[in-house]
Amino acid sequence: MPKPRVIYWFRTDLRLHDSPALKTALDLKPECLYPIWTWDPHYVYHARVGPNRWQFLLDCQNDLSESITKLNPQSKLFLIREAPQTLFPKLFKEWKITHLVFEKDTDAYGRDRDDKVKELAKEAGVEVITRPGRTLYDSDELVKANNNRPTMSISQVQHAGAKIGDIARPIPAPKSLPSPGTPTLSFNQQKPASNPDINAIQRDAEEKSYDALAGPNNDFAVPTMEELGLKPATTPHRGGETIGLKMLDEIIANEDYTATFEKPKTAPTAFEPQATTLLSPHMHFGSVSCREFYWRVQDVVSKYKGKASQPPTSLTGQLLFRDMYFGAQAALGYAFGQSYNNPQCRFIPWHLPSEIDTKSGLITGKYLVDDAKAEVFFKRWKEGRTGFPWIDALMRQLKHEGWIHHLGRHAVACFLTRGGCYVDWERGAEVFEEWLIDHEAACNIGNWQWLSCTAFFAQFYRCYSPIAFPQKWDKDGNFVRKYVPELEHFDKKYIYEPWKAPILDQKKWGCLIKGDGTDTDTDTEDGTLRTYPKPMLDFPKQRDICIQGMKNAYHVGLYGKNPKVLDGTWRKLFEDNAEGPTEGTEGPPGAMVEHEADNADADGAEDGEHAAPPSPKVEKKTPKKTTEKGKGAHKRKASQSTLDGMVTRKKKKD
DNA sequence: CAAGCGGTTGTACGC
DNA sequence: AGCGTACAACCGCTT
Repeated sequence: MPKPRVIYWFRTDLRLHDSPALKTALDLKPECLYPIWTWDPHYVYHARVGPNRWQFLLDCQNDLSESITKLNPQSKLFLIREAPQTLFPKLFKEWKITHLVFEKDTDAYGRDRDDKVKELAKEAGVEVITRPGRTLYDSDELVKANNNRPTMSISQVQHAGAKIGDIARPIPAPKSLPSPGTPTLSFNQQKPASNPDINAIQRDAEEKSYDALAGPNNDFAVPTMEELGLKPATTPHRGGETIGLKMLDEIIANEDYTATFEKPKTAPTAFEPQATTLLSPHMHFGSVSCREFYWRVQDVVSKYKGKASQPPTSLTGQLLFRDMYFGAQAALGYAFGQSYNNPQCRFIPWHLPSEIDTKSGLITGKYLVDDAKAEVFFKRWKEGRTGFPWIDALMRQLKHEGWIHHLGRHAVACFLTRGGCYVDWERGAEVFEEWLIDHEAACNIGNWQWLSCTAFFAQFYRCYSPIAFPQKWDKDGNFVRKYVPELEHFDKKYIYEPWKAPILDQKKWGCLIKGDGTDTDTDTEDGTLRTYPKPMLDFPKQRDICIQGMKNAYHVGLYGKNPKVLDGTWRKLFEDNAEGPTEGTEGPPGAMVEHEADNADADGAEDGEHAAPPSPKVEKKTPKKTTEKGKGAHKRKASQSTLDGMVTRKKKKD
C-alpha cells in the first residue's frame, strides 16, 4: 500500500505545539507532508482587517515557517495565493495527494468554506481528516451536551463541559517533520473576484496578493505588508508562536499573578505593562494553544499554597467565556453575528441599524442612517473625538495598538450603545473587527451583545460613566495623558471632564476645549494652543434617555427571530410617544427592513428551532417614572429633543 | 412552580 | 478613606 501524501492546511492554528490535527497528520506516517496556507479572498477582501492584525498574522506565519524549517530544512510554510475553494482540486492532482488534514473551524464562514473543500476532496478521492483544537471543548460537542442549545451562560458551559469530560492535556510539538514533495505548481492561477473590496481603505498602495501563485519570487514566501499594499502597522504587539510561548512562560513564572488573577480587579488604565496577559491575539491565531494556556495555569493553581481565584473571574475562567461564545456561534451560525433572525438576541430599535438582505436574511455590511445625530456620534466615537477623554483615549489606543483592556472595551461599547449614543451594537462590532489584533468573531459578537444588553446580560441600568469609572482606576489620569496628549498638562481635577476647566486654566495648560475635534491641530493667535473637542452629548441626560429606551424595548420583548422583527411590523409595538429613542409606527428611525409582504423566506430553514426564544412579554404596564430626586423628569421631552435635526430617510436605499 | 438569590467588572451618597 | 447601601429592576438558576 502506497504511503500517504498529505497536505496539512494551516488556518487559525499557527503553531507546532498542542495541535491535535497536526498530530493526526503525522500519525499517518506520510511519505511527504506539505504544510500550506491558502490565501483566502474572504480575509483579503471581505472581512474587515486593519494593518495591525495583518501584521500579527504575517508575524505568526513567518515564525511558524521558520520553526518548520528548523525541524526539516527542506520544509517551510508554503503560502499559495489562491482561494482554497478553487486551489485544492488542482493541488490534489499535481501533488498526488491522498489526505488533507486541518483543524476544525466552527465560524459561520469557516464551515461553509470547509464543507466546500470537503466536497472537492471527495470528488478527487482525497480523504479529509479534521480535528477540533481551537477551543477547550469541541464547540459542537459542547452544544450537544447543552441540550443542543447555544451556550448562553457560564454555568451552562460548566455543566455541559462536565458531561463531556476532562479538557485534553496539550500535545508536545513534533520533534521532526516529513519532507514535502516537490512543490511544483504547473497549473494556472484563478484570481478571485476582489469586488467588493471592503479592505481597500486599509491600503495605500496597489494590492498584489494574487499576482503570482507562489509569490513574486516564486518561493511560497510569506508576503510583506508592502506587497499586500497595506498601510504600515502601528501596533507594538507582535505575533508568532515563539513570542507567544515566551509570554506564557513569563505569566506562569509569576505564580501569584497566575493563581490569583481576577479579571474585574485588573486595571483598564494600566499600560507599560498592561494588567492582563495580552495572549488574546495568540489565542485567535492559534500561536498559543488555549489548552496549553489552560493546563499551565491549572497546574500552578493546583499546587498553589494561598487562596487561588476561581472561574469565572480567574484566568481559566476567561477561557471558559471564550468557549461559551464559540458554543453560541456554533449553534446559531451566521445569525449569531446579527440581531435580525437571531433567536437569542433581543430586538432593540437602535439607531444606525444594519441593512438586511431579505433573500438571505443576512446583514449586508451596510447600515441605514436613520438619524443624522447618531451618525455624528458614531463617527466621533470611532475617531476618538467624543470630547470624553476616557472614551477618546481608549478609541485612539484601539486604533493605534489594536488592543485595549477588556474593561476599556466595556466602557466604549456601553457608551456607543445602551449608555450614551443608542447606536446599534453591530456598528461597534464592525469597528472592533477592523481594528482589534485579537478579533475573534465569536467573542467580539458575544461581548457586544453582552454590553448592549441584547444577549448574555440584561442589567441595562448598570451604566458605565465616562467620568466616574476611570476615576476609580486612574485618579491622576495618566492613561488619558498618554493617549490624548492634548490634555497632558491638565490638572487631574479636570482630566476626565476638561470642559469644566476655567478658560484661563485651559490656556495655561496649553489646550482649549472647543469645537468637535475636526479642527485638529493648533489654533489661535500665536499657534501654541492645542484644542480638544467639547463633549458631544450631555452624558447624564443621554444615559437617562437610553435607559428609558431599553426599558421600553424590554417591555415590548421582541427577539431577532420574532416574525414581527422579520417582517418589519415591530414598529406597531413601539408607540410614538414611547419614552426614549425607540420610535414608533410613524417614524423612520430604527428601520431595519422593508415591509415586504412576501419575505417569509427570510425566516430561513436552518436550525434555530432548537433554540426557541423566550416568549415575548405582552406586558401592558408602562415604564415607571424614575424617582431620582431632582432629575429624571425630563425624559419624554429630552427624548424628543435628541431627535431634533434628525434626517428623515424614507425608503430603502437605492 | 414561585420566590429568592446572584450575576466576572455601576453610580452616588452617606457614614 | 473605604465600606455599605439605595437606586430601579433585568435575567437565569436554584430551591
